[in-house]
Amino acid sequence: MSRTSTHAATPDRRQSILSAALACFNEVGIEAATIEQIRERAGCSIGSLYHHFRSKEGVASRLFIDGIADLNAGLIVRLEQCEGAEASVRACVHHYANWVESNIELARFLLHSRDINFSPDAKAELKGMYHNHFGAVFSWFGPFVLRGDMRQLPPETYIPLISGPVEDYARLWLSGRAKPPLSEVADVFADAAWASVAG
Amino acid sequence: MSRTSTHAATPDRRQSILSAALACFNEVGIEAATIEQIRERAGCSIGSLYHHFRSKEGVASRLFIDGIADLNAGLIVRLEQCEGAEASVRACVHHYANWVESNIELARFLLHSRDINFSPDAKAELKGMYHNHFGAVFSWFGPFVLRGDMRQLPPETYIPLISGPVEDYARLWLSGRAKPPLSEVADVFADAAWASVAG
DNA sequence: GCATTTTCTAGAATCTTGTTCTAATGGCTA
DNA sequence: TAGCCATTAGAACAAGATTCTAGAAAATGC
Repeated sequence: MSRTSTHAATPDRRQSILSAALACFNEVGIEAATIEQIRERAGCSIGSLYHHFRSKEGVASRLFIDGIADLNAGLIVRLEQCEGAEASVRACVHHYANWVESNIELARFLLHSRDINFSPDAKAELKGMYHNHFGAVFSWFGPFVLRGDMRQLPPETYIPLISGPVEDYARLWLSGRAKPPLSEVADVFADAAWASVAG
Repeated sequence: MSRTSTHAATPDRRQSILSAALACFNEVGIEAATIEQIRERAGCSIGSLYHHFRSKEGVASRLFIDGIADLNAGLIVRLEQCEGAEASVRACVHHYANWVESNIELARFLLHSRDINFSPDAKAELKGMYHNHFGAVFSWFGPFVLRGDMRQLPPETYIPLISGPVEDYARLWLSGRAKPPLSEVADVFADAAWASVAG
């Protein structure tokens, strides 16, 4: 009955590694975070860590991909509750702001770390995700453009116009260089977004 | 007269290391780039590399700081040639677009790598730079706001509103996910920027 | 229930790679 | 020329990521 308790309830182990890694990555950056730190914080062994994830980058990839997936999925849900172009555009901005405020640590990681060395598998997964997501978003907005509710612009410019400012502000806020909470300034960005794409 | 040519003309050595590192960082990321790769590409020894830079992060820091400094300095010069609020706001967008198109590799590095572990010295240098730069920018725009040519908004929102979209688009373009060159879409972003802050 | 197969955990051993150290080398000035 | 300093070289070192082997727990099949 030696309570050495190897085998922490398995599904938890994976999650505890992800949480530990997120904290470590945010504190010192992906590169500077060591496997040993993550291992210690997660309370597991090296072997266990490498059993669940291919590598340190593998942990980072998983955090990144799951984070983006959650952010994206939430947007689609929210868009489907919107009526009309303006409400939809504003929803993009507010969703982004809300999500960042509700997932601060994860947001910090996503916005701070564009430097992950994705494995080919991870790259493919991410590409597929983006493909589906942007497909869904564009088919949502397409009709508004056709109908003239939204201006016709080079397709690649819509996302920067709508999300660019709030995303940029989120980076400032997360790094402590801007004080007003996102919820307080989100309307400014929603106004700007709508003004820039309104028909 | 052994043409082993240790001692490449000294000032060049430093620059060749920076160029080699920039290429390596962009190809595989800061973390994955090895000192050995950089050393080989620069055609120098390990000792020489560490003589000129404190560490691998030191090389990355230098690239980053010098890059930002150049980008910032150019903006100030350009602003001083502008008359009025609208021209100034548009100049911010166009300067950003021009600079990225003229410094593609460096831009890729700056926009891709927010994950450098700056030394305390580098942090201080960067902080000082930002302080001066934003000081200059805000004193340029301040009068326009006072005069009512520009809307009064939470101070931290101006930069995201003006630069956010073009910066976001630059990221897309540099990563190959958007085709139209910056110069072609810069006006869209300049229009949006001005619309969002006009008085 | 029991055998076996699979998943999971552990930690030692290895291998890669960033960094430090010591010894030259070349130019410069006194 | 002698001595000094900046620069270069590459070997030695150390830290840390990854691999490997062995064993424990759960799951599966009978």
